[in-house]
Amino acid sequence: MKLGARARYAVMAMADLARRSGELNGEPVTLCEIAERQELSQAYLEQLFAKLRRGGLVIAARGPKGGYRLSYPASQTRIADIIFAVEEPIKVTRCRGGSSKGCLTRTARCLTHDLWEELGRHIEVFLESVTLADVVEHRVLGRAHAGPAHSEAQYSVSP
Amino acid sequence: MKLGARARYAVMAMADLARRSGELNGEPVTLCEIAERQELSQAYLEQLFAKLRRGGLVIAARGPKGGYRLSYPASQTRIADIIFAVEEPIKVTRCRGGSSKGCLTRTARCLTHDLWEELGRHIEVFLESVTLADVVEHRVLGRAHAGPAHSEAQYSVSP
DNA sequence: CCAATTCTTGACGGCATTAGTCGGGAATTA
DNA sequence: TAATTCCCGACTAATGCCGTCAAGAATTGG
Repeated sequence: MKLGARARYAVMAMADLARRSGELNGEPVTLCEIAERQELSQAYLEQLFAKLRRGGLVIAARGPKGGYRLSYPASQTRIADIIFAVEEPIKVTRCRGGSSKGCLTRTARCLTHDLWEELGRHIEVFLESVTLADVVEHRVLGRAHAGPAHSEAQYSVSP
Repeated sequence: MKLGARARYAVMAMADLARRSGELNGEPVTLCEIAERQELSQAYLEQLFAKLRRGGLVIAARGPKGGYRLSYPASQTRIADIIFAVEEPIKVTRCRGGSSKGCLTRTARCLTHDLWEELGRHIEVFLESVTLADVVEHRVLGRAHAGPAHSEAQYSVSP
């Protein structure tokens, strides 16, 4: 899984949608609105929502009074699914036989293989445990256990 | 923190160094050796080790019979430190006032801020919990604990 | 001192990926 | 019919990164 700007924007947009969708219930929300509130270009949002739609996370309605709706309640829409829908999974290592099995020649060169696999799994587990509702209601902070105070750090996982 | 190929190579090289350094104890290991075993370019490794050295993780010895040594035992060298040394920390969000405090206008646009911050922390905690020794001895897999099961149940108080 | 080895440093280029754009098309409503 | 909104594919521009090159400084051994 990759975490670029695409993923961020997608989650931002979905959070916005969840919020707006909760207020005026049932009525679709237009990309135009979302684009304006989140300060993103509408054209780019179209790209993202096309993927979100194909991923089954949102439902589109065309024509006047059209827009997008969440397929499922915010409390059942996991962040991991959003990111998965918009970002292509990328292979972390460049070992032969690259899939989940990892490199067979476990010696020497690929000692770190397990590490990245585990880290990936770790991130996944976290993102699967957070829903859109959690984000909208600010119930995300403080889920990392026992962080020693390295606090300055900013993270990102690719440009 | 960023997780690109640089970080991977750095950890690979450090793992190789830890291993080799354990066998012939005390003797420095040359970049040439490492480059060959890990199939990386020596010139590139030089870049990485320059940063690792400045980060205080390895000690260099010049001249014939020179090379690099670990500053600390493999069991005390944390993966997080390695990555921290070679990858520039990068801003995740593009909010104003971008540092650790996050955007003050918490409404609207930056709902997702907390999410990325928490994810970053999560990754950090994990990488701090793994040492070079763990990697070399294959003691990494299976550390992903199931996060808080599902958000709803989390916060409901029992009658 | 000389010569070989190995780290040190800074600058540079080519490649790849990605963010973001544009224009035309199709469905829906009124 | 006309307006609105989603739909789609191709295109551009730039950013960042991997990796290279070249000249220099310290150390060892003879």
